[in-house]
Amino acid sequence: MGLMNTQSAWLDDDQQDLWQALLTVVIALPAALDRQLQREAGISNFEYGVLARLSMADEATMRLSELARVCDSTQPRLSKVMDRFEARGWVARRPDPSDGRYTLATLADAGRQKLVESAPEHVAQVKRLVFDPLSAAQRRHLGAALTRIAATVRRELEGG
Amino acid sequence: MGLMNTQSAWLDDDQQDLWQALLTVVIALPAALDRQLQREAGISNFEYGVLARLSMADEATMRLSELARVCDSTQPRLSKVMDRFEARGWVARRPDPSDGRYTLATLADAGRQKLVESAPEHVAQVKRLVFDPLSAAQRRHLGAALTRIAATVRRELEGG
DNA sequence: CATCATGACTTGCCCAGGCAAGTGATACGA
DNA sequence: TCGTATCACTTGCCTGGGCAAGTCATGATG
Repeated sequence: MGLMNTQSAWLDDDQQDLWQALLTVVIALPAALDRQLQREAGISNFEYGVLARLSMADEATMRLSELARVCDSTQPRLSKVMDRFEARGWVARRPDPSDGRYTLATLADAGRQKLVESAPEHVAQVKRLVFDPLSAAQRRHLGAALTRIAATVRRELEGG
Repeated sequence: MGLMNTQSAWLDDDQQDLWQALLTVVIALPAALDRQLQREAGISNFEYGVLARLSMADEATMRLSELARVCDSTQPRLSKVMDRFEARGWVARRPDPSDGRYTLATLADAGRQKLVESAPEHVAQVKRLVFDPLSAAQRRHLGAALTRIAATVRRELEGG
């Protein structure tokens, strides 16, 4: 354990600290966001993200495969989310006229309303948990580092 | 939307970018780690963390409530993980002699062996996805920022 | 000492999500 | 033109985890 080369099988102390903090964030942050959104709006953090992404798209419409990609979702997961959303009248699905293999999803008015009414508390929570504890410089550094990691992880999931 | 004060209900562009990168990391990073560990070792990232934490404790023994806390786990979740681990002979549970309300968990040899044999590939994956993309300075900045966020999120979950 | 409150842990019920197999649509090759 | 490969998406089966209720041990209170 102490006799390994620089590509050791273990993490050194600084790396351990970073890794532990990152584990806490990836485990506990979604849990905290889910609890708040579930309580206030009856949806999960992931579902909120799907609504938000759709709302930003042109005509509030996207192909499911593209929506899955930007939400870091598998296709079955998104498919089931859309089942729930469609049942509540929040989105509509229809075949893509230009290629029948694709399916277009459009955010309905009820869906946009749900998003708008749950946004304030959710955004406040995000600010409280993520932005408020940091200085402006720390935010910049964090953004830069996370962007690099996010790109690496995305490649990993798409390639594997 | 454009006429709100500094405590706006929305995120500005820089915040959006950071937030999106963080979302990708909290969603896709656990997924990537889970896939690799599941394939190579048949355990989840969370289960690996439980084994690792226990192995670091004095006598490889901890109270369940304390273990749950450091693993950012609820008690039912950890309880079920321990059911699975005990069935495989990886841990043993027994009442705390000094207070029968607590339960002590001890990592068994088979559990330590499982940890040791799955560690190298897992650690390599962590390095590849998290550390390799960053410069030394970025790692320090990231560690500092994540530590602050982790502390805030921990307080949130314990207090709520 | 009986009762009641508290705190640690477990159990049961329910639902979300992963994976693998199935369906339908389009492109491609013989 | 007729399979055949390739996508995009959906469905079924199974497991993990959240929540709320239940159990058990301890401590406090009359």
